[in-house]
Amino acid sequence: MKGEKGKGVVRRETREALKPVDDRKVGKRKAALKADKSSKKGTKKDQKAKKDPNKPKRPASAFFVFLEEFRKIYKQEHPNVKAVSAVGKAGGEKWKSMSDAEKAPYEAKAAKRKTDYEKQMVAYNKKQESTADDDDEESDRSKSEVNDEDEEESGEEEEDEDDD
DNA sequence: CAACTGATTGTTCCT
DNA sequence: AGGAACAATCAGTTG
Repeated sequence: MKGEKGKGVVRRETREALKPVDDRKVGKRKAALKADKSSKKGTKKDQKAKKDPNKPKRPASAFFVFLEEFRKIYKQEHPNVKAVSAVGKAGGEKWKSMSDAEKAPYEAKAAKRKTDYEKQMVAYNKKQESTADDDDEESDRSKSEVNDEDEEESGEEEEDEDDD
């Protein structure tokens, strides 16, 4: 009884499409892009429709960073609860309850992830440079040129939380 | 067996 | 400039 949605696959239609973004229920999308886990190649049936295994995933927002930690704690207090929605709701509620100061550390981490994501995108672009589907490989943000392979950020972990 | 679902908000991407 | 889609999670459920 739960999954009889049928409907389109997971397109934006699921998002209720039009309609103020007030009603949460973003709907459901995504999902059709795993293909790994159990068997690397597994059935290897989608060789043609292969997606971008190298495509970097979007950087987790401050909320997600907070959720990652929140989830861990939530499980400790609710080891029986296995509903992802439960943590989501609880986390969302708490998140709104937090002040900017509390979110600051999470935002900072999220910001770092974003920077990393940009780098990953560049590397990904280089890989895709061969696969120019569109007529013009010179897309828009493709111009973002970066040193080929020189600047190797050794480790820029700048976490300064001393006094407390 | 594998893909999809729920639920949260934020960020990123495309039009 | 705004809307649409996806980011983690995890077990359950459907095809």
